[in-house]
Order: sequence, then C-alpha cells, then structure tokens
Amino acid sequence: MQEQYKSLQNSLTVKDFSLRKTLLCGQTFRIFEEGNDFVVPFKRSVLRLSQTDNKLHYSVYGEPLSEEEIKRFLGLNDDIELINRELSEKAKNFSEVIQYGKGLRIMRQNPYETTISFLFSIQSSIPVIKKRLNLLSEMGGEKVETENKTYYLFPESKVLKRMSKKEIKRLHLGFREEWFLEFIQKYDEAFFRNLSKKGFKEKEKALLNIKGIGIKVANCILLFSMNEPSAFPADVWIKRGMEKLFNIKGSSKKVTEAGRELFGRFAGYAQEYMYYYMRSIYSTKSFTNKKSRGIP
DNA sequence: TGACAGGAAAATA
DNA sequence: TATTTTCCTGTC
Repeated sequence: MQEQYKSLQNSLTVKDFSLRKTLLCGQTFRIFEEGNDFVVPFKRSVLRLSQTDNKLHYSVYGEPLSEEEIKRFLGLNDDIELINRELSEKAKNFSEVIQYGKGLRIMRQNPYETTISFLFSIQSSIPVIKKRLNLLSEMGGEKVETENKTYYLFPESKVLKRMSKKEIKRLHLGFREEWFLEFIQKYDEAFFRNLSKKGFKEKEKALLNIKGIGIKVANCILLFSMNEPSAFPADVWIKRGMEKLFNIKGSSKKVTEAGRELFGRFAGYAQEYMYYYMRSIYSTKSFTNKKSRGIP
C-alpha cells in the first residue's frame, strides 16, 4: 500500500478561465463531480478542484503536485487574449462563438491515456466512453483514497500488457477490442514521450499508423495531449458547425484541413469553442443543462 | 423495441 | 482517389 498524501487546500488566481467548461467540453473523460467539486485523477495523484470567481481551489491526494504542473494540465499558461484576438481576426462572425465558450482551455493530458481514451471513443457516446475508462482504471489502476471515496489512477502500460483477454472482454469494446489488444502490446508511455518531441506532421503520421486511429482521433490526441494547438479534430459537431458557419462540408480529412487553414496556429481553440457552442445550442441531451449554461 | 448516435477500415467504384 | 459498407454497444 502506497503512502497516502493530502495537501492543504491551496488556491491560485485565474483569469478568463472556467473550470466547468474546461472539464466538460469533451476533451477529458475521467472527471467526477462531488457537489461543487470536480475530482480528477492526474499523473500519480488525484486532484480536487473548485472555482469561485477568479479563484481556483485545489487539493492533492496521492503524490504531491506543483502549482506549475496543475497550471500546465489545465491550459492556464496559454495566452488566451492573444488566441481569442487572433481567431476573431481570422474568421468573420466567429466572435459570438468565442464569447459563448469563453473560459475554455485546452488541457495538456497524458498522451498514452489520451490515445486509449479516444480509441474507446470511436462510434461511442460520452457516457459509454466514461464507463469503459473507469472500469479499465478500476481493473488496473492504483488506488488513491480521499475523505469520502476511493479513486483509481489510469493504469500503466506494464499493467495493461499483462491483462488477460477475458478481463478485457468486460470492457464491451466490440469491434474496438482488437485495436485495443494490439495497441497495448505494441505501445507504451515511452513511445509517446519520444514522439512528443517531434514536429506536427511526424507526430500525426505515427499516430495514423496505429490501428484504429484515423484523422479525427489523431487530431484529438495531438490537441489534448501532444501540445499541438493547431490540431483540428472534426467530429459530427464540428462538421455541423463548419457547414453552418462557413459553408464548409466534406469528409473529416477535408474539414480538418479547412479548419487548420482557416484558423491557423490556434485552430484547436477554435475547434473547442465551436464544439461547445454547437453542443450547447443544438444538443437535446444533458450537455445542455442549466449547470453548463452561463457559468463563468 | 427499433431507431439512433458515434469513426475507422475495408471494399468498391 | 473518393465514396459506400460494415463493424458493436448502449440509450431512449
């Protein structure tokens, strides 16, 4: 049993930041709501986060984390004023979309975990993806205790490599199962650490080489975990948005290329703003609830 | 309870 | 090279 650590509650001052939007805009899946708190496993720790106006409150369980690690994780180092200014200059009539999603940040997540998350996301709704990832973590991740609940870290590659086919069947992955089995045998955290040092095209090519990863998932991994803010994943919502706002339609590849061309180096932020905007306005599902509306 | 949501790969044109 | 078909699970 590892030694458990809990920090005192700390807080840091934030500007143009919405914790809720950032965590609920589809870039990350393993988030747990406890009242006003969000509990998020990260690295070898569990973070408890909450926000009041321009204060972000956090405590850490498991292993200690520096303030800098937390800021990087939540995209708090991004120059959001520069990004928003540049995006509204590049695309006409996009200010309303930016205004709507204001506070969203692109997170910097672990690429190994993010790759598995988006492999699981193929042809799946968010609640289904969450269920699979949480079950996988309970099966192979280390426990971290908090006051009222036990959480599980995302499993390491060495643990997943030892998992039996029978155990993996419990995830109900369907046609994704053979991609996952191949992935955990062939790849590990070190592969992604090395790949992260390369350029955009080389990263994208290596990701597309993984069975089960196409243009959309590759761009999700680049954007959410490989520090490539120009990546532009085109899912159904982005396709709807690009058609509605700019009359651009076509395959995922075509829409991704058009989005990167239109928005430039911060296209990923445009993508997240558009995703949030389209889902909030057009979704009939729970995403459009009171909670996610109009929060700072 | 059957329609529907959700991407990649293989097959086909 | 571009388009169509097939794959599977969970939800409402």
